[in-house]
Amino acid sequence: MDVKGRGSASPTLQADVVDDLDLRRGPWTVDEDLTLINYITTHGEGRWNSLARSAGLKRTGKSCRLRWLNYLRPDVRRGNITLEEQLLILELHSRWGNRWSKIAQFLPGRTDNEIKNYWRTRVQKHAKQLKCDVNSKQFKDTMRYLWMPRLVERIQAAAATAATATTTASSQTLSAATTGTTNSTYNPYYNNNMEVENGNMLMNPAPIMNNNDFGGSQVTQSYTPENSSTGASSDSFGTQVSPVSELTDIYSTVPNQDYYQPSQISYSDCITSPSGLYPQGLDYTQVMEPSNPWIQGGDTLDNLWNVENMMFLQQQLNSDSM
DNA sequence: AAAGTCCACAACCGCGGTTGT
DNA sequence: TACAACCGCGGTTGTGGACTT
Repeated sequence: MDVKGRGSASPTLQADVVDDLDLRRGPWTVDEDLTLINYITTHGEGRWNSLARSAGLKRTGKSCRLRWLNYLRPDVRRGNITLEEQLLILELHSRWGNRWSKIAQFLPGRTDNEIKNYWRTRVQKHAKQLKCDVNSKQFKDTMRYLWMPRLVERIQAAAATAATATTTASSQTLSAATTGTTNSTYNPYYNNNMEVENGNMLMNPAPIMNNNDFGGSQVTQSYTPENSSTGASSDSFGTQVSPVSELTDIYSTVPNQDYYQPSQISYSDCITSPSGLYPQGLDYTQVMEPSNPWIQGGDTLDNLWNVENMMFLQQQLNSDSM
């Protein structure tokens, strides 16, 4: 049962209360998850309100849709936001703002909700630390001219390291690749149909059930909706990196090429060394503020600003003043 | 060890757009 | 054409775990 009487809050609430006294809200249980998965596996998705009723779920259609799209869908990719994904998010957000679903189209397996949460918890936090609005020119310039190039440098460095490691341990790499070893966690109910190989995300045509007996609800996996989200933090970014050249593949495989306009902000902007690219009017005293978590370290974006960066910035400031 | 605080994420809500009758 | 139902998006909130004191 979905919203009735659109445009008015009180009728909506009334309808929900009157018609759906036994509707469940809050965290989904394992049984509910399995019920939803089983039903969609058999009947397909869509028509969420009738789906919820037919499946016997005491949930709204909206709730079912959200649970499926953001969590249960086989191709949902969980786990760390990679450096490349961070770069893409920064880049795409600079172009489109809070168009989360649109941004999500360019990050296969990532949901708009996940990207939105990432932005709010990580990026906005840093804007707050810098005492500027996340939508201000100052902060955007900081992202564009400092953090994004720095991200690219990190990607390049990691790629070089990975390349070295590949040549010296090719057998191990091959083994890891064939077994789908990544640092991401995946949908607990499926073998994720997205594989990450050398940083490229490959979509398999069909989901593969992890558990062969959904119909019999014989699930031996110890899983709860609560613990399912743990370990999905993007605070640590381990080995999932790709050569920079492959990052451009992400751009070249976007769903709608019309969206990508290299004449505005291009990837080449990002890979330019930050040297000499500081925006006018940027308050470096705030960037260099010791309490700034970007400098202190912490999560990966934070780690972009370590002692090395502070020295680098200081050098730039000194050279600028000469 | 306990209490308090912070943080990340899942889920909900309201609204605008679309579709069907 | 008008209305109702549904879908999808973006904003917001609640909650549990991690961290700090």
